[in-house]
Amino acid sequence: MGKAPCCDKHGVRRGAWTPEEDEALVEYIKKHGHGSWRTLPKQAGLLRCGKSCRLRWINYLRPDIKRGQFTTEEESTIIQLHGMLGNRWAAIASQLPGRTDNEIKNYWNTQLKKRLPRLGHSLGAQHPSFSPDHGVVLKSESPSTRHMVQWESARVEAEARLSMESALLNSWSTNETYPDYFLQLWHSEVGQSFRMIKGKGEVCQSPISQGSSSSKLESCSDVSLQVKNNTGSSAFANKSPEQASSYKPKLEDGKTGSDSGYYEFLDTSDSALNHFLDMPDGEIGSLGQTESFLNTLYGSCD
DNA sequence: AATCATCCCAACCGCAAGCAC
DNA sequence: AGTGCTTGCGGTTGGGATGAT
Repeated sequence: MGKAPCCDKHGVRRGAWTPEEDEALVEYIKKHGHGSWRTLPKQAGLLRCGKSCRLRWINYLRPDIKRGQFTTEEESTIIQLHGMLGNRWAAIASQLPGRTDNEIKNYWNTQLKKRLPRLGHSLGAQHPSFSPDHGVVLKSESPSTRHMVQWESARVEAEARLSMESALLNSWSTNETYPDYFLQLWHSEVGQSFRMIKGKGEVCQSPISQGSSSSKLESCSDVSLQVKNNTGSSAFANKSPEQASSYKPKLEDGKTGSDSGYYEFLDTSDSALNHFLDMPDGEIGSLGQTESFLNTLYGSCD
């Protein structure tokens, strides 16, 4: 690309990666793991900076990467999470196995954003603070802002726990699940603590925050992946590592992933949103799950 | 067939958080 | 506690692909 190099060193390659570079990077990481990204290029014989190597691996070369068109389930998940989190692509990506933050970000900016002004208009009638660019934009200084921030923070931390709980529920063959992913959160322990905050009108830390060893978002995805791999609820869970690494989703028919355990976690009967995604201009009707989700939040915070 | 316009996505940069010393 | 280094994240850019004229 025509931008200044990300590393000051001369002799560091930039721009598009060659197949040879890809192969060298993959081979090295297969044998040694990535270790320190800073030292990796030299050890792997690559004339790249560590940052570039890391990006290439994470966004393109990782074996569990999922390429191709987004499914309607993935789209609705992105829309819901973006409505909640805004442009926190890494957090959104952590809930979409095999998808990278970069990919989701690109998909949002090139596809969904074009369709969402219509959604924004529709939502705006009832939720004036909704923005396609920033999700739910809260009025600063409002008391609900603090609650929302607190709730969101607790929610992110709860994702790992919910993944675990969901996996356990699945393993117990319990079919009783809430119809909405966020309603699940809402009715979870964290949601309860949030409701208590609202009720008392005072700020307190979520019990999970107090007890968790890390508040980093990535820790959530790490845990999620681990749990899924251990319990069979991920797309790869029933496969050997070799099978998992060569996993190729069926992308042509646009139904990828709907049969995986992960998507059982989501409400696949979200016909309203799915219709929206395929809807021509001017035909947006009800917004189903996303709207009810926002109603849940607003109704509870006001 | 050639040119221009638009779209898509890989890759880059800057910043901030986390960590080690 | 302060400092420097590493890593991860989000915003942005530009080249290639594709479509329109």
